[in-house]
Amino acid sequence: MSTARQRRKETRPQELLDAALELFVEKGFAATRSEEVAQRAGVSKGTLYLYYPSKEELFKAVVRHNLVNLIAEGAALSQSFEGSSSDLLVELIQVWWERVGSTSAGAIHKIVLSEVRNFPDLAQFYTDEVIIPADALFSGAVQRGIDSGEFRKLPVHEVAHALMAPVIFMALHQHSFGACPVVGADIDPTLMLRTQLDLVLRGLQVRDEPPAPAPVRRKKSA
Amino acid sequence: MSTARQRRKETRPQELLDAALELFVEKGFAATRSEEVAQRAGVSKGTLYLYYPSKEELFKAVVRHNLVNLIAEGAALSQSFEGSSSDLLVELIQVWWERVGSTSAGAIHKIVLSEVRNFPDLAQFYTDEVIIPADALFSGAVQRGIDSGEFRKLPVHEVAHALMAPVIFMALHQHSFGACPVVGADIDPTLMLRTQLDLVLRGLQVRDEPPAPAPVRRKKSA
DNA sequence: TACATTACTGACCCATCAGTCATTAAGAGC
DNA sequence: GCTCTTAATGACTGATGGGTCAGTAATGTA
Repeated sequence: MSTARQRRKETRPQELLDAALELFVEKGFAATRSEEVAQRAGVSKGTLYLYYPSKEELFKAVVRHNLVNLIAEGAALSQSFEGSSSDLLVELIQVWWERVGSTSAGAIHKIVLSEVRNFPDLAQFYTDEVIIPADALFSGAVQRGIDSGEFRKLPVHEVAHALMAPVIFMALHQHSFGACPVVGADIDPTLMLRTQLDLVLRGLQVRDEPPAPAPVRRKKSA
Repeated sequence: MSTARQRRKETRPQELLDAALELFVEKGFAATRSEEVAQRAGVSKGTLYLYYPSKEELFKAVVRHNLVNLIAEGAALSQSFEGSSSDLLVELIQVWWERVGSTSAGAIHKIVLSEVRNFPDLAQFYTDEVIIPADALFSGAVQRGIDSGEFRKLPVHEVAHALMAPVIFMALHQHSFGACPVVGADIDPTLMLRTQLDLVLRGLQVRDEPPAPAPVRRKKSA
């Protein structure tokens, strides 16, 4: 059963995080057995507890490693962006979908939603490290459009949520029903994204302005 | 501890369903102990298993009892509605929020999302009994607006999702983070609903038409 | 009051799993 | 090779919780 024992102190944490993410995504936090995480990472359960003091800390490490950096990246993109605010929002949503929503990182939000009530520490941790920064990122982009006169004056946080909700919602579905062999009610992510951006961006435009630009395609210039 | 034993065959199922819903909402399906459900309903664990053969069947019964009827009600409303399609959508969304989203029934969707991957039977059951009928209800209303020339020609299912997603998303949040004493990132449901409907309905309007009507307030006539 | 029916009970059984720790052996230094 | 440090192991413990069933008592009937 066991191949020769190996000592690889440097690479273990990363391998354990990868295995943990996979399993948390497949089965949720509570339903994932720590021994299984260890097994998938090619070590024994004892070794797992050598690197992470508890299952909960392991999960927090997974969140840090997979989401926190990405949000910082988005903030950088937003700062240096030079096109219209519509284009910025399209860009942000699309990148978010490619890098998070459609990957296993996108399932983290689902896991947190599912488990916060049983692990209350998680709530504050995730709010501070993920929700608030992500909200600031999108709200900032909406505010930019309002300041420039491109968008109507609407409550920025609520607009930001209206933009993010369908994308997150889609990610939630992909990682739950999408993983089951079920008949009916599929979602086509590409069509959904395009329709959603079309609707909301048009709804955001100031009425007098000429028609909204074609959404979805990404461009370099304004 | 125990008050006098009582024989109440008729009322037990309902009492058990109520207790089960409460607890599933508070703790999720897997984390809820069947003994606790029994206790809250004022019976012993044995009695619970007398009425429902397993925890999973108990959950299905909760879903049937709390969601399936409501959707049928929405369908009836939709059939008999006489106003504009914008008003119909506003009405549907608002009723959904009042009767489902903001109540414990709204947490059922969260529970299902969280647990389908561990209880695969649930996926087909919930898809057939809830998702498909609900989707038909909203898509139908959108189609109605397109047919009458009130809305632009857009993919109906995707528009329906764009409408429902933020509301469901809000319900998910209320029942997870909303229940935790966390600092920051609150959502104001009323403002969120109003903004969301404003945005999407305006995005739906045919361009040549005069400005969209004021959303949120409910009226009887067209 | 005696008996029959059955709703109800809760101690029990057994599988599961987070976290521990005494033991083992890989690899570094000599 | 030999020894020392420490990464890695996995059998074990204690707690938990779904589901069972032999027994109890509430109610109906005569």
